[in-house]
Amino acid sequence: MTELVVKPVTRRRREIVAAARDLVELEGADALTMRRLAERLGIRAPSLYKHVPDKAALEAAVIATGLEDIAAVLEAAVNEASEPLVAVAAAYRAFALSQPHLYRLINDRPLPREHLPPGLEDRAAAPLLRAVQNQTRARAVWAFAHGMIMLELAQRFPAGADLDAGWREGIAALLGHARSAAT
Amino acid sequence: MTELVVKPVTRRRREIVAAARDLVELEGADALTMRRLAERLGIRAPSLYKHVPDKAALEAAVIATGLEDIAAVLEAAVNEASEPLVAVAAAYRAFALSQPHLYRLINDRPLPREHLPPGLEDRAAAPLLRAVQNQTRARAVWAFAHGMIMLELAQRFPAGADLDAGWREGIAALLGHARSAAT
DNA sequence: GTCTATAGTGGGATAGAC
DNA sequence: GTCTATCCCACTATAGAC
Repeated sequence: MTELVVKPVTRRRREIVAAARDLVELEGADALTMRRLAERLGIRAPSLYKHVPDKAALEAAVIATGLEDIAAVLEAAVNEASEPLVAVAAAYRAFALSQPHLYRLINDRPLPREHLPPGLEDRAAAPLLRAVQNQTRARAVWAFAHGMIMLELAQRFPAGADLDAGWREGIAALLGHARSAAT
Repeated sequence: MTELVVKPVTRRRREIVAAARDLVELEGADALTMRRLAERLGIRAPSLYKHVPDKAALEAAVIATGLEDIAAVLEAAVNEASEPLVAVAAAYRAFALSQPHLYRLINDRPLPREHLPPGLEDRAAAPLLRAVQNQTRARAVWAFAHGMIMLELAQRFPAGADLDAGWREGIAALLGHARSAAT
């Protein structure tokens, strides 16, 4: 009569996923191995398989928690600003730079969509869409932000580059274009 | 009396680097291992070490050839267009999508700058800078293009998304902003 | 310039005992 | 829920013979 037969999300499982996320953020996605994770939890790697079916499911669970946080952060930003686009962009940038390894894990490979809570991807995308009122524009803004973040994280900009100026330039351009398109 | 003592770039070495680049492009950067590369060349992995000091040098050599090609492609584009920015963006996009794994290898981690020919990084960046006449704007455009490319390669856009429209939107915005700033 | 042999490291995952 | 023992895999790199 248990309700969840296939995937009982127990407290222990949540602890494991939280530790996995910590590991990713502290040492990068490559450091997330069953052995290293077990070590962090003070157990042996094979024990993890009593709680998680395999490594892919573990990664998907970590990604889901990250997407939830992104959605929450952007929802808060879009609701408290006279310039929603500027606020959403700033919040997105702040999240990515505060948890860069998690950001990369989420965004630089295909999402494990079949293992994600339904609607979560859309929830994370909604605030920006609301800020710019247009899907195509939302995608252009997302691409600009993602590009700035990834190039900064990959240290592809020259050493002294003024990245704040780059952000202002891009957001101003996309905002200005939105304004003129609306008239 | 040989001129190059440390790094004799022999014909055999060039063949190896070319095979490495093929391997990257066919199966991704992770597939570039000494064993797989040797297999492709019909030899054994340890033999490679007679021609290349280690794997890092091999990767750097592959990256250098890719950067040369990017520079060449963008130089050609900027010289043959009435709208240099549009032409450079299109050429950059085309290069990335035609060799996606090489593009990622070059752009999603720090460049091995100490193993690259001097000036090569700048040469690859020059055409875009020439097209927009301003470093900050050039970086914003680069970020937009890089973001569009990386999100497409990572399959992060929704299935039916009109990416051409996204490109037009972003480039038009950044171009328009450049025009109004110039007046 | 290529080979064999090998060292050393690290990974995912399973079986079966407790 | 955790353990030990284990399998099988793959990787970079070196030594030394030919």
